Amino acid sequence: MARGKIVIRRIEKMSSRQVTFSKRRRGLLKKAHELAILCDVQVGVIVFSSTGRLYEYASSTTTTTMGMPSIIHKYQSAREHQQLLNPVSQIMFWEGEVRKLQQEMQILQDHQRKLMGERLSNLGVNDLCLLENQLENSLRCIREKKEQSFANHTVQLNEKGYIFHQENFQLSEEIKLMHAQNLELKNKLYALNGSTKGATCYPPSQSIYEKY
Amino acid sequence: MARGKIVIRRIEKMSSRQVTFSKRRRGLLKKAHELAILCDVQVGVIVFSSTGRLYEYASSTTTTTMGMPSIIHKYQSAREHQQLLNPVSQIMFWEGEVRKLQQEMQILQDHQRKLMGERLSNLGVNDLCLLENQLENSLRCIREKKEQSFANHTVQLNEKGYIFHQENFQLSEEIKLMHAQNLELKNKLYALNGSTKGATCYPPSQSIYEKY
DNA sequence: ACCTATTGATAAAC
DNA sequence: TGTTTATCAATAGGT
Repeated sequence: MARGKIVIRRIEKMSSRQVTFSKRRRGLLKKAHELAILCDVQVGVIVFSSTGRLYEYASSTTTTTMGMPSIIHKYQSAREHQQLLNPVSQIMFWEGEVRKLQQEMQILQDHQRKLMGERLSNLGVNDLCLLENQLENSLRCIREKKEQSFANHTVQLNEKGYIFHQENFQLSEEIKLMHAQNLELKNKLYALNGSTKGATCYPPSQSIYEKY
Repeated sequence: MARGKIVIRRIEKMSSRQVTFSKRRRGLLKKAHELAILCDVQVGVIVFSSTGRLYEYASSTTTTTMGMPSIIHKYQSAREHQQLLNPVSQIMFWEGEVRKLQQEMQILQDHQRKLMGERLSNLGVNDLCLLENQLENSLRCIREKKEQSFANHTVQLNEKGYIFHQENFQLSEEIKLMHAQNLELKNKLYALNGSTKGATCYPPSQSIYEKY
């Protein structure tokens, strides 16, 4: 309503949505109050933020917080009353509900098809551009998410690799040590047995590195 | 908000109140809808006109009318949840309610006193004028009502009087008739008894008229 | 949170 | 109730 008009559509940018929510919520509750006072009527407003926080306004003769329960009670009895009379109109009501849902489903299905690149005939250039932007936006979000996930995974792998590397180092040190001991023992044996064969220095096994 | 600002106070003139109600109700429901869409939140609005008519808006993922029940349910569970925790805060809550009611009563009492012409010191000329207008208005209403009532009463009295008058007429006719018969009988008796006295014509009793 | 250009809501009159 | 119009109020976008 200011600095350029806006279309009534879900605000994509989280922070803007938050700000707008704060401003318009206040506005709504204020207007509810004004209506209640000016016209001397009962008004109840309930708002749940996306995080589940509750904001409310309830007009009342008194300032007491009993206002909302009383309004809700009145609402419910009014609805009951409405439902109780005339079974024919009840049937028509539910038929109407079904029809609305069917229409909504139709629209959803159409949109989904378009998002999947099907049935693109009878679309103007403008619609196609919007669709394109939507898809690019989606792609961007998905890629961000993917890269994030990939990065996390990489970090985990690096950590694992580092741990393995350290283990390997320790193991190979042990092997070297054992090999040295082995060599020493063989030399002692050789000295005791007076064999003509000299001790051979075997390099430590590399098989442990192949696991990774 | 247009053609001159207004103060947020009960609009006295019935027709203006009606018009404003119609306009602002629309505005409120529209704003509720915009808030729900723009910020992707749940919004419920209930309005009862002074004649008890129900107007509502309930945001919903779908267009279905199940929106309001679901919002009310969510509201009630939120309130329950809030009430269940911490008995101390419950006590403070009720203390607050009592305090609010007391304050409100104080204000009401003050206003009532002023309406009854008491404690008029510390009132400015403006306040006094407002009070005067209020009282003149009240007087006018009361007088209208009184005259109406008086007129009704008069009509009823006239009707009753008319009926009584008719009854009286019939009764007096009967009495005349009886008197004539009486006279006739007396004359016959006189003739039979050969008395010297002549028959006297007694006028009909007027006592019946004194009842009214 | 504050500012302000701009849109939106609406009081009054018909 | 609907339309018009002059004004006031709400608020989008920017800081």
